[in-house]
Amino acid sequence: MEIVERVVEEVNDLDVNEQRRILSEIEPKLLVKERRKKEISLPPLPHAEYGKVVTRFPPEPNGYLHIGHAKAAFIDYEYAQMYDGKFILRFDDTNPENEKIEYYDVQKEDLRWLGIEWDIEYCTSSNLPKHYELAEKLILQGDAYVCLCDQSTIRKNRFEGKICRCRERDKDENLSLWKEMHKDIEEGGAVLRLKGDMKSKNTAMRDPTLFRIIDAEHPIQGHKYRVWPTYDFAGAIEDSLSGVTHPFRTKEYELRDEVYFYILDKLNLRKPHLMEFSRLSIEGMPVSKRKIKPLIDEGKVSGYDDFRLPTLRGLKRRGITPEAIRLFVLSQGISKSESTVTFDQLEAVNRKIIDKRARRFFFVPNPVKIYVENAPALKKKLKFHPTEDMGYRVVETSSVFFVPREDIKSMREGDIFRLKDLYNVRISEIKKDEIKATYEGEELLKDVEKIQWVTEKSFEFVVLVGGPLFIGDKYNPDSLKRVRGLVEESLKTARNGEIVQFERFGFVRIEKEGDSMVGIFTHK
RNA sequence: GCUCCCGUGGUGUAGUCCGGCCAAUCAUUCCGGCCUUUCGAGCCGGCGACCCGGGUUCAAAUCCCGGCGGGAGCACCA
Repeated sequence: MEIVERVVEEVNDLDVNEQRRILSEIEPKLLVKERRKKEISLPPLPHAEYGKVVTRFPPEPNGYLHIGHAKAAFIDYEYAQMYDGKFILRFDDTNPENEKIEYYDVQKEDLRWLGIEWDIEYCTSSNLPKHYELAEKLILQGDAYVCLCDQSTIRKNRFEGKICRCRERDKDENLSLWKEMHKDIEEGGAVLRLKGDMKSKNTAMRDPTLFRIIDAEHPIQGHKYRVWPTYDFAGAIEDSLSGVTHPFRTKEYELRDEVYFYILDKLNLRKPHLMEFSRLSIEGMPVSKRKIKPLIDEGKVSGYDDFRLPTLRGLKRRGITPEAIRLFVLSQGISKSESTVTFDQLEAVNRKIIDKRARRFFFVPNPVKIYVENAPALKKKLKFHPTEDMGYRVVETSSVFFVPREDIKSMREGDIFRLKDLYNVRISEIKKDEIKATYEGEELLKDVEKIQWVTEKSFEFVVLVGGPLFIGDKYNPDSLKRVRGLVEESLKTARNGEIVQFERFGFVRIEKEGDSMVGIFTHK
């Protein structure tokens, strides 16, 4: 044991490159392996044949996509890639009351931002004639019937497992009623139901509704149709007909599997390999419209792109990259066990990605003035990135600087610290609003704090810092904080949307509008 | 209430179908160290888990039974 410890210590004392070099001499295989393991991968798909896998992502165009959608979309997309198959984007727009024309495009934009591409795109609403045809087939086979009961009766009967009279009607009557549904029967007056099993333990099988009447104008179809398929019917039919081999859905649909296969069975249609995975939830970040909508209405968040929200637009504004979302979401896998992930897991992934790309700047929150006696006037080149080649800016220094009050707090007269990348100073006098210091040379000293600074050529800057919107179930009124400070002039070169790092402060995404500029805190 | 699903370290996950190679994977957090002109990144190391109880078996995270805990569904919404 002691020997092991001693050896470990010895190895640790070596330079990393040295370690690597020696390892490559002893056992080069180890170095290769290390790299391969980094690639994340989904478990193999059952019943999958290379080149023949077809997946689909079926959003309803009724809102903005969020991280939960991203999980589904990435799983679908990734599997199609993995097996060199096809990936379909299908808009499940079968409820004209909910769909809005703008969301078709908005959702596509969001998917493209994620880096997802699809082979085929279509809307379920464009296939209604086919749906009607299959519905008639079911009616003629005696597997579906028109129910004239009102909604609450249906509900009650279903709960109690009771059959209603409508179920006994014969085919021809059903067929003519079905035709009537398209014409004169008023909304809510009739539905087409599957003849399932009213005594089934699975309540989803108790004659689920297949079609209902909705007169609202459809964003694409207008008033062309008024009989609309429900999710149970449309989902199953579309998956089968469009050739999807491996459809995924979230766990809450699990009870509906039986209905899904039953419908396809009665219609003699191919049955895909349906799979479910758990929903993704992030602590303190509501994903449902039910929770977000009121926040927007009450002005507690700015909109669906508020950076405290896990919508894709919100995450984008915050500075979370699509690559990070992909890695994060895939790391969750297709497990069925429910979990609430903390945001820092996403942060960790994101940090590694943006660290390599973010230009570094000095931002001084809550600044305090510092006057350095006999300070040399310098024109200092400061690199934008410690290791990557991103160029540099030149800063002219005199004897006036600003540093974070927070850092000075713990210091006393006589203490020495380094203006990072510049030179050392020694505090000679601490006054309320100003600190006097003396120049102490450029030599890099061990164990001396390195603090970021700005000169008088800096400007005021605000960083918006977002916290959790909910703590437990309770709304958190302090989810938005503003940090004011001074930032070096060269930040003006930042592009709108650029993610930078304010050294020792954190990553910040820059938003520019005209002459004004704010920062949105990404994470540490 | 009924039905279904889930239960692996602080967190998230792999493994569970087809029991042994699992004294259990990877990531993250935390702790220690190395490196570094950032409290960032990188590198090395460490702590830490199979919900409980029975059973089957030479052998169980994995199969069976019974508890307990969590989630979901019981819509003319998807």
